[in-house]
Amino acid sequence: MPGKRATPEIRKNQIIAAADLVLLEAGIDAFTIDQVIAKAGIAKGTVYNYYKNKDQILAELGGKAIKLMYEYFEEHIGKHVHSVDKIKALCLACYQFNKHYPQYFELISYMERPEFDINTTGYLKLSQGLQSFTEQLIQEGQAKKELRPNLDAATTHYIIWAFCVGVVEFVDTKKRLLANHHEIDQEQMVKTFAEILTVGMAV
Amino acid sequence: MPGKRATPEIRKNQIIAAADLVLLEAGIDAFTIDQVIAKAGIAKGTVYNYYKNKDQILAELGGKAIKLMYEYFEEHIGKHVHSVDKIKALCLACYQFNKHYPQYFELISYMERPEFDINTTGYLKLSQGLQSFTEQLIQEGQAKKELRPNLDAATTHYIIWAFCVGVVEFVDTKKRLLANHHEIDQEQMVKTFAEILTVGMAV
Amino acid sequence: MPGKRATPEIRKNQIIAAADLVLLEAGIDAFTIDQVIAKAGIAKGTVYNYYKNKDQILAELGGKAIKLMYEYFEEHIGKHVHSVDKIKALCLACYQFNKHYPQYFELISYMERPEFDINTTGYLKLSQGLQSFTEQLIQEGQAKKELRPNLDAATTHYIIWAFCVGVVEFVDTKKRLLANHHEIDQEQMVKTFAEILTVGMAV
Amino acid sequence: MPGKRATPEIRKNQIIAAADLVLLEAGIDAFTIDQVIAKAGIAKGTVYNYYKNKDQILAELGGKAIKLMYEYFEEHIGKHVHSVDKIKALCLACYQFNKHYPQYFELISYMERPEFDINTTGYLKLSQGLQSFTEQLIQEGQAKKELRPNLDAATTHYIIWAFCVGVVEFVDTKKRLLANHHEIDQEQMVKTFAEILTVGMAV
DNA sequence: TATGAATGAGTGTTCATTCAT
DNA sequence: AATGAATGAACACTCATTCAT
Repeated sequence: MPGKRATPEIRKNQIIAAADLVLLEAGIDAFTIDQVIAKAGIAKGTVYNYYKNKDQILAELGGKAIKLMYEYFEEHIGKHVHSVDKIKALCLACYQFNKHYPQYFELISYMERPEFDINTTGYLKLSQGLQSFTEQLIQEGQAKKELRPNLDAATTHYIIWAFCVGVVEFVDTKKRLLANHHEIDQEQMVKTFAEILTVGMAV
Repeated sequence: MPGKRATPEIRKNQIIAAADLVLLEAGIDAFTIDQVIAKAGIAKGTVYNYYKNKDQILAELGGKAIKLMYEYFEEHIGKHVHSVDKIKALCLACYQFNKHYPQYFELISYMERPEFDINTTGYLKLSQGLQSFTEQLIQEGQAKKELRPNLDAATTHYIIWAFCVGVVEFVDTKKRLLANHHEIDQEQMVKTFAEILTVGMAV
Repeated sequence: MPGKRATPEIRKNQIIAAADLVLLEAGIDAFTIDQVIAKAGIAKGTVYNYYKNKDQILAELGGKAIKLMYEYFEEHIGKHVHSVDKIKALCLACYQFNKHYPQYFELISYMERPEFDINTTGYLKLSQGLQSFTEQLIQEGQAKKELRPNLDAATTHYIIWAFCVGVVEFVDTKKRLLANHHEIDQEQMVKTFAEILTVGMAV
Repeated sequence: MPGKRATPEIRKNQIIAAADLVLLEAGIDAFTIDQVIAKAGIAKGTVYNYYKNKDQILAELGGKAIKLMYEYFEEHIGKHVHSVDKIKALCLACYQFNKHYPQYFELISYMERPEFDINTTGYLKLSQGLQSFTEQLIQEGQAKKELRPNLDAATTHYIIWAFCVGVVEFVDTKKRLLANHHEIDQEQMVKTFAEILTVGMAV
């Protein structure tokens, strides 16, 4: 008994929305199509009418995540003028994004396994775009003599990312394990880090 | 043909030793009880006489991992005298441990899962011990006037950890993705970070 | 956007033509309705307006296959005068048809299945027609005193068919299996068989 | 709830017996593990405790089939002395085997697809042994001057097989399709064929 | 009449867990 | 205490068929 009709656009949104929830609740390793259809209230076959396979769904989710991240960054960093402020804002934005969408990072790791079937051309471009974004930030800062010229843009980019990702991954772990954990103000931690970092990077 | 008798202690060690090898060789995602019993040369039922379920085995393994990490740190940091050097050594040790035993870090991530069933008190104690280790390091440094007194020990502990964890997780990820990726010297990056960090922390 | 109107006859032809191509390209095991509609450029529902199910399409295709076979035979055998030559030509034609259109033979095997749903009377009629063709050949030969009178026409018909079908099925099978297989000239084999057969059948 | 215990031997027999029935009733293309477990009354996992995958079950079935065939042949041909009688007996035995176990031939075809996963060393040997059996028969006949010396042993082997296989495949098809089919005495047909064949092969 | 989105029973395979022996 | 055969819920993916539009 075929169900109700819906425009392709709506159905795809419905599937992605369900998939997003599943990713959020279960994480990438426990992400299953069965959970997606349960959440969406549709049949299994329907999913495969819109997406070739599980990886395509995840790729779309990943694409949305990266796009969102990009916009998030532009919005938070754009309003600052001085490079040091921009880098501080970047640290905070990076942290906050990972904080709000923790599973997206796992997703990106998952998508980057060599066996992952990416056909979505958009994804790779966005991923590279994101890297360029940070690197340009640093190079502009060096051009404007606001940042030390001997800093490697790529290395700095990775330091920032690595730290922000690590904060989310690691501190969350601790939070759950240690019941008597004296609450840590993560945001304050990121700001402290950004402070230390920019002190070291400024001219 | 019933297997040899052994004290519970010996049996448990036997199981854990086998599980450790399996984790090392297969990684957390491919870790199965079948592989453990094959390595240990015992029957499946025997495993379940000593451990309630797979998670309990992994939790014990996680405990051993943390203990190992602890020893690793003591060995690498103990030989330094000045707090700044100790912190630099801590950064490097943290990075290297995660680099050498990536499976242990995967394991800890796996144990993070909300549905993971931890009853092992041992794990939590060790985890706290590890935290104390770093915090004492910092407090001693502050007592010896080698580190700035206004730094919060816990925050600093997390900054170091978060960064080192992040390096392993994040940079590895990127490395696989970007074909035109200009090779990054991770160790150099960690050293750069440690430099910046300690500059900001020293008196 | 509803498709163009067309007489049922035209629609059916359109579907069958597409199905024929699919069978040719994909073989019976990979034959799907989805491929048929892709080739025909019509909607799935339309197919089911003209054919009750997949089997009905295949049955009609089977009918066409048999008709084609019939024509193939007439063309190859008609030009011969002596019954012995006609029978030799029949053997070769039978072999060659199966060799050139293996999918049609697969199709007939598929239609054999007890669960196969045949309602098409056409198929059966053609199948009988084909049998009559061979039998008349033999009876004519007997009337012209070119073939032994005590041969049963039906039996001979089946001997010829059984052999030719067997050659295709069996030898192909073996060819793939045995690496050290000394190459067999199938066509020569059929000719040898035809020779032996007609020696035994001639007056 | 784990079921009753049984010796491995018994369980394997149970699975193979069920698989044999499924093959007989459904044919190779419709052969599924689900049907096997339904017939055997066991759980799916149990099957995979005894066989690595579906192909291994089919390989065992195929191995049994070939062994059976071999024994069947030796039994029926061994008692004859003259080569002509041996070949006649071979034709009949070949026919009768395929008649009794029609699905075994489909199975062998299936096993010989290149993607089939054969580890059973026994199978290939038996398959080759079967071929040698026929060829030796012919060569002995030639040595004893009972058969024409210019016949190629391999070709003759294939002619016999091809015919017998074809009889089963083709005539069965017809039987099911033609309701008003005038009953054909297949056995008589095979004997007629054997007669014609040996006339042509004898000195 | 034509459509094509929706369906869901199936397919082979895995593996943590149970429990009779 | 030790065993290991048995279990069955999951898993990703397919495709013939249906039926509201």
